[in-house]
Amino acid sequence: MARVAGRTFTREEVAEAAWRVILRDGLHKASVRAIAKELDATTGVVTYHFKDKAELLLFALDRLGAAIIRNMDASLQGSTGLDRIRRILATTLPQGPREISGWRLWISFVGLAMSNKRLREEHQRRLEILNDRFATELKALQATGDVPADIDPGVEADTLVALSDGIGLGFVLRPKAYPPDKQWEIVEGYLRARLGAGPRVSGRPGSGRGR
Amino acid sequence: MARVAGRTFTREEVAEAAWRVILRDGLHKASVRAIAKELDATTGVVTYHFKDKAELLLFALDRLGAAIIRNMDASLQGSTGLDRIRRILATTLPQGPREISGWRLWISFVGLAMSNKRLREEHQRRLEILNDRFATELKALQATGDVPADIDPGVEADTLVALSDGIGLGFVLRPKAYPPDKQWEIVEGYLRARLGAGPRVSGRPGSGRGR
DNA sequence: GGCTTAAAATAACAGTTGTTGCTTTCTCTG
DNA sequence: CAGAGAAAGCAACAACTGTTATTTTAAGCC
Repeated sequence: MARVAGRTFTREEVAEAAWRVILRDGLHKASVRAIAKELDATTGVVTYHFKDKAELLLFALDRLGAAIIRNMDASLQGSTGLDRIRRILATTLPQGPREISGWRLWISFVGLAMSNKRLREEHQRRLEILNDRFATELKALQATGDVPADIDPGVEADTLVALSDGIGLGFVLRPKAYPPDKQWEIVEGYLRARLGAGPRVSGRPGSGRGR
Repeated sequence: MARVAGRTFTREEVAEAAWRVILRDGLHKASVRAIAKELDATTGVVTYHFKDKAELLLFALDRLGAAIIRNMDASLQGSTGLDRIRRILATTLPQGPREISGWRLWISFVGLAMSNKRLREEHQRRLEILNDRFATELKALQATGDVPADIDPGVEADTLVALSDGIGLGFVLRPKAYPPDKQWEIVEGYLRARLGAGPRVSGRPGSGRGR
């Protein structure tokens, strides 16, 4: 399995090449040829691994979502209480370069997802998972009394999702308006007012990240 | 000024035709020919009114933003106090068909805006205006004592923008997850906890809309 | 060393895209 | 009624798109 003067590629590598093209030139410039060129190869690489361009894009989005979920779960290890919610937010908010690229890619796909059922379902899945995580954590916090019992975990989870998605969208369009510390200010303000959260115990979460 | 068996068109009409095509088939399918066909005309209509396709898209986005701002300001007339903020949110959140279409269009453009400076600036302007409106209202409410003096209007305005943008983005992807009443539940929950807002005086705002 | 086969290169296709230049049609004006 | 100008039709272009079919390359195995 090989090639004349190059190497062989996996589906993941093709998808990551697609990511780079999208980040650099935009989704509308991410043609099959452009992606192949990014790998220093020809279109044969793409057509061999994917039956469609649609399949390639779906796979690329799927891997992106999987990576996000993976990072989120990894960051949760070893933290307890309200800090767990802060950790989730730390991987969701556009803070480090990885999260920023993730947001850029994610937003790039949203437009297409509106007229593509499969892509939209992929987007929906990520939102549902995020919502589930928040709701689960909130219920656990209510059980231990760290969060008022009279709040609705469902509504509160929707709020947290909306808040972080709004910050992510805002950051993509106006990076200067949402620097990391302001992102935390917004989020902490909410946690304090709504969930009666005290000040953060340790430093800003997300410093010890997985991967 | 005319044509053989049809009529003549304005720039606005061309832009609105572009909106319809984007809403129906997606931005990537909104070719010059498709837009002309939507008007039951030929490409000559488009090329006459716009030097570029880029200029057409920019104009279409500009008009969309202008319409949103116009609706927002119109809805503010005659309301006072915290209800003014609720009114702004009522035109911002995806509740009626007009707001929903606005959000779909807006999100459709975001992906392109990431690799197009002019489009991005247009997006930024809308976000800045919205932020300014919120901040202005909050400061006024602080002056009258309707809102605690120790909150930061800037941060709070950013929060409100993020919250409504997050709901808008979430709605576009998962309409079922964000029905109008849940949108209000989220927003009211925030207003109550953070701004010490009492229950709404009248019914759901936004019923008496302009236009 | 020949055979098989995975992996990629290559070439060609039909369709679509934005753009340009030219022509036609109509309305207004004198 | 003639001419000017506005508005749109129309045709053609080169570039680019996704897709398919075919060919070449190299590795693994007996």
